[in-house]
Amino acid sequence: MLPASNRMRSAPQFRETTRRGVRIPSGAVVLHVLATGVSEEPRVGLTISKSVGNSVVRHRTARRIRAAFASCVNDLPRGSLWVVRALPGAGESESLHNDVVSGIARARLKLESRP
RNA sequence: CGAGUUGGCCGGGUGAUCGCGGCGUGAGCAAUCGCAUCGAGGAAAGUCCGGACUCCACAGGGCAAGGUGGUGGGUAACGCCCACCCGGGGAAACCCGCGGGACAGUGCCACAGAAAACAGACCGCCUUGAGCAAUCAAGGUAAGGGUGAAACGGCGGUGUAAGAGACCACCAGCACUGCAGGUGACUGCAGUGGCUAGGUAAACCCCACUUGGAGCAAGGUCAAGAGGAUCGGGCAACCGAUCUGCGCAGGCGAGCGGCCCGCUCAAUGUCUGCGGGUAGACCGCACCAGGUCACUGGCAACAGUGGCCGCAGAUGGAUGAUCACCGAAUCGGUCACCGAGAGGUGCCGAGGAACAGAAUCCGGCUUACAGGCCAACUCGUCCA
RNA sequence: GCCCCUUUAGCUCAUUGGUAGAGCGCUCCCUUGGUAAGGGCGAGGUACCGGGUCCGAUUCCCGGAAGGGGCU
Repeated sequence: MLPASNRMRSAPQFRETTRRGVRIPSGAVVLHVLATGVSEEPRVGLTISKSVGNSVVRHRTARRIRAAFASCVNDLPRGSLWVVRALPGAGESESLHNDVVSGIARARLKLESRP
């Protein structure tokens, strides 16, 4: 799981990231990334609407996405803000882990090419 | 063995690696790190009842409004639970019932039918009168007919012009009285009375009991700063609206969420209008109507005594991810055994677990739920 | 988390316990050389679902489902 220091907690950060960040669709999820340039821990937030499923499905989806991020948390650039939006069907997706990891890799390429 | 009824329990398991949240403890100025330990449910769900707790000054009286509704008990309380009564269903175990009052009053009962709630009379039956006759008029009657969910007791006889509880026997049912049983709802028996009373209160209503309002986003403490929060629009800067707080101006009443009484407060109050647009932390918060075992009382719900146990506490919201092994349902088979067959059992292969995730906490109710286990009881068949 | 509201024809909504209606839309016909407008005929309903009360329920009572709203 993600340590507490890597979790996004405030509504302004969510709004900034989803509105001004780069959007990368990847399978069952959509990633929003925003590079702030500040020398802080990267932060990750989740958006999982009711269309994904009931409470059990939504929580299981959130845990799997967080576990996928935790596996490569050291590869995230410092100061970056990430918001993951789960699409309907993500709860039953077999490739959720790979969707997240490959999305992170493509997002890093995009950030480096357009600083 | 088969069919069924009721109650209770479980509802994936084991291991490895990597993680997350709380509490405790040790180190560190601190960030943080180490160790130890705990970490979802029977419904955590729906939010339908009841309480605890907090605020509304106190939580007062009357009216209004709402709720409950057989009896007795259990409980902190309940619309819940237990036992019994009554009514209905079932062959039985057993199940279902908002189950007070229609002799306080008011309303309603469509269509059909003569008539739908004082009893009356369409067809009919009978008597008298008129007429050649068909029939008509006056009167008696309510057995028979048809309508309807429901038609003013049922059946048989006496009686009569025809009939009628007009009278009689039996039966059903009502009211009253007495006796017996029961704490009681009520039940049983005997007698008397009048021959008979429609339904609806989940229509108004009456009776008995009962309910003050809001809800942990309740509410409290602290810090910061003159702001803050939410919603809508915009790529964005930002713009607009509402609420709270602050500032200014004006009014004099305001509160006890319906009204009246009564009570309380009132210029540091309260209401209205205008103005310009800065927010987090902590407490509440997890040890109690607690769980479990034994004994005692009780038909039971439950209560009492004693021993043992400590059992989630997040806040963009922890309780997980990956891998390996085992694995229920289900599906398949040129397989084996049993069987007349339908099928059953075994073996092999595939497959890979229902409904569902705490958010102030308890007691219930209701709803969802693949599959499995246990116990008691009823009926049927066979054997001893 | 807490507190409320709604559900009737394809859509928007009516309807004292007694055969469910209106407007728009739809089908067919008339009118026109043709279309629109206009006129006429008609179809279309598990009254969200399941129980109960009643002779009878869209309506009254109980339970559920779906959709929507509010709070600081």
